[in-house]
Amino acid sequence: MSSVSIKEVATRAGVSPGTVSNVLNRPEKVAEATRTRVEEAIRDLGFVRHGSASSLRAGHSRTVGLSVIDIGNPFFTDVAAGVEEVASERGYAVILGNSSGDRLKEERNLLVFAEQRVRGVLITPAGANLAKLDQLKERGISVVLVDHPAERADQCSVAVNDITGGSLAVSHLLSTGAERIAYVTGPLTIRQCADRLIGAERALAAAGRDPGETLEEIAMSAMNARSGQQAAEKMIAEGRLPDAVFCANDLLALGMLRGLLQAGVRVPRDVSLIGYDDIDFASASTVSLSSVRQPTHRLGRVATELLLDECDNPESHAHQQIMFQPELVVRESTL
Amino acid sequence: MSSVSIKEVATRAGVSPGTVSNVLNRPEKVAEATRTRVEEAIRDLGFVRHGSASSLRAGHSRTVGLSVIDIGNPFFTDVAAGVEEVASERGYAVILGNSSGDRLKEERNLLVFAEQRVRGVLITPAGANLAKLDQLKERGISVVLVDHPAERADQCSVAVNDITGGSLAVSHLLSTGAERIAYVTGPLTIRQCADRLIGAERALAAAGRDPGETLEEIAMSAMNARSGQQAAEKMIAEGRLPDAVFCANDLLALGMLRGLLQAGVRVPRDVSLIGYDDIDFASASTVSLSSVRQPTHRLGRVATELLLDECDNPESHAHQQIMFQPELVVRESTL
DNA sequence: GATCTTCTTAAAAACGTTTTAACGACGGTG
DNA sequence: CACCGTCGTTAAAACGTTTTTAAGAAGATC
Repeated sequence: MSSVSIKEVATRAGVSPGTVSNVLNRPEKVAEATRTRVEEAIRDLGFVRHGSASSLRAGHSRTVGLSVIDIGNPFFTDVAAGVEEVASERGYAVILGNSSGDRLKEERNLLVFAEQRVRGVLITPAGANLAKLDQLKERGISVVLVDHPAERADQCSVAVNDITGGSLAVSHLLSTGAERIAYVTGPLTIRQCADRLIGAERALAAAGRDPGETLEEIAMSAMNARSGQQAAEKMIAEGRLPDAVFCANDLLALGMLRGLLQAGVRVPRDVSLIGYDDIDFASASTVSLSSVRQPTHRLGRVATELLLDECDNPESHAHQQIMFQPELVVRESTL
Repeated sequence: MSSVSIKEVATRAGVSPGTVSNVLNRPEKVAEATRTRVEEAIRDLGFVRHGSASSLRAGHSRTVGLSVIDIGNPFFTDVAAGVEEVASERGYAVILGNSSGDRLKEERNLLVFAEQRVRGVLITPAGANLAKLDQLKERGISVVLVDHPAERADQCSVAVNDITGGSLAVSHLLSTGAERIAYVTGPLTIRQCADRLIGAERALAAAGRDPGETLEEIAMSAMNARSGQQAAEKMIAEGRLPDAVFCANDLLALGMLRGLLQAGVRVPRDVSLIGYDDIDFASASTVSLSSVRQPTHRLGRVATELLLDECDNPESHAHQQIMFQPELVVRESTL
C-alpha cells in the first residue's frame, strides 16, 4: 500500500533522488556525511528499492531462472540448493521452474523467464529446446547448461562425466568377481542413461570381456523405486539372476534392493548391487548402497557462479564447459 | 539485446501502443480484425511483454515468493512442487527462498521478495519473524502460512493437524501391544515436534496409560537419518530397548531402522517402528516403514490457490485457516 | 442531411528508478 | 589573482508498459 519511494527518502535526507540512487548503487561516490544521512532516512522510512523500476531502467534484473526436470528427485533438489545458496549470497533471486520432463512445460518456463527479464537461465534441458535457448541469448539472457555438456563452445555448461561413472561402477563390479551383469536403466533416449551404458561397455572391453555376453540391459520407463522393484521381480520370475546389478540411479537401486531381499536373494552375497547419484538415502538403507557419487551441490554452485560471472563481466568472461568426475562410493551392497 | 517493445508491434500492426496493450490485457475490448492483426505482429516480431515495466505501471507483479525451511527435505520438496504447479497454471512465477531454518536467512528472503514486489508470499516460518510478515501485509503483499496454523483470523494458513498425527501413531503402536514407547524427535522448540508429542500423550491418556511410565523422549538436534541412527545406538548402548519407537519424521526413522537392524534387533518383531511424513523412501526401505502421511502436495497446491485468490479477489476473499488431517499408513515395520 | 450513439482507437501521463551531462564549490597551481 | 581539475551533487531524460481521457468514425434516428 504505502510504498515509500526514493523521492521521499530524498526529501527527508535533504538531497536529490539521484543521490539516493548513488548511495544505493555506488556508495563510494557519495560523501561520508550525506551517505549516512541518506542511510538513516532509508531506515527510518523503511524504504525498499522497487525491483521492477530498477530493472526497467537498468535494463537487467537481479534474478536468475532455474528450470529442472524433476524437483522431486533428490539429485535436482541438491542442485537447486546449491544454486539458491550462491544466488542468495550475491543478492540474486531464483525463479524456479519444474519442467517434469515435459517439453511444453519447459517452453512455458522459458517464456516466464523471458518476461521477467531474468539475468540468466540455468537449465537441465528436457526437450530439444536448444533453439529456444539461442533465442534467449539473442535477447541478452545468458544460459548455462546444467548436467548437460554444451555442444558448442559459445556456451557455458556444467556436467559430470557419465561415461566415466558407468565405467567406475562396472569396473568395480568386475573386481568383486561378477561374470554376468545387469544394467537397469530408464529410457536410453535420456543422455545420462545412454552415457552410463557406454561407460559400462568400455569397462567390459577394457577387461577383455564381451559386452554382448556379459551385460544385459533392462530398460524401464520410469526411474523410481517402483520401477526398480518391478525390474527385480522380472529378473526373479525369469529365473536367471546375474551376479551383479548396476542401476542407473539410486531410486531404481533402492527398489531393486527391496525386490531382491523380499525374494530371499542376499545382497551382496548372491547379487552385488550398485546405484548412481549417491543420494542421502543410499547410505541410510538397510544394506547400505554402493553408488557413484556426483558433486550435485557443487554442480549447482559452480553453474551459478559461471552464470553470474558471465552476467557481471560480459567482456572478460570465457565460456567454459566444465566436466566433473564422478566418484565411486563402496558400501555394503558390493562387498 | 534487440528487445522488441510494444511500440514496434504497434507500428507494424498500424495501431497505437495502447491498442496493443489492450490486446494483451483486455482482448475483448478490441475489434476482431485489429486484434488478429496485432497478434500476428506479436508473433512475427517475437515480442514478449516486459514484466518489469508491466508491474511497475500496474503496481503488482505476477510472481509469488516461497520460503521453505529445508529444500533438501522431501516434505518441503513435495510442497514446493505443488506450489509450482498451481502458480505455473495461473501464469505466476515462483521465487524460491531456502531459509535453512536460519532466522537471518529467512529475513533476507523476505527482503528479496519485497524488492521484487511479489504478489504474495508463501512461507513455512522458521524464526519468529511474524512481525516482518505484518510489515509485508502493510505493503500490500498477501501472506499465507504453510504447515503452520495462523494464530490470528486475518491471515490464511494451511497446516496438518500434528496432534492428531501423534495420536494416530501412538494409538497404532499401542494396538500392536507396545508397553514402552520411545519418541525420537528434533528440538521440541519446533512446533511440529511439540505437537506430535502432545498427540502421543493424549493417545496414552485415552488408553489409560501413564505417559510418564510409558513414554520416553529422545530429542536430537537434527532431524536427519544420521541423528536417527545415533539415537538407535544410544538406546542400544543403554541396554533398555522399548517395545516401539515413534520418530518425528521419516528421516529419523530410516536412520533408526538402520541402527536397530545393524545391532541385530529385529523390526518389527523386537521393536515396532513408525515414522512421520510418509516420504517416498519410507515404502522403499527394506523393511517398509509405517508412517503418518501428510497431504504434502495438496498443502502446496491449496496454499497457492488461497494466496492467488486473496490477490485476485481482495474484496470477496475470506481468510481461511485450513487444517488437514493426517492419515496412518501401516507397513511392515509395525506388523 | 444533420445530430446523436456507440464502438474503436489515439494520445499522453504516470509508475520509480538509473544515468548522463552539467554545475557549483573548493583547493591547488601557475 | 586567475585558471583549472576534482569532487559532490543535481536536474532531467529515459526505460516499456498501463490507464485514462479524449477524439474519431461508423451507423442509427429523426
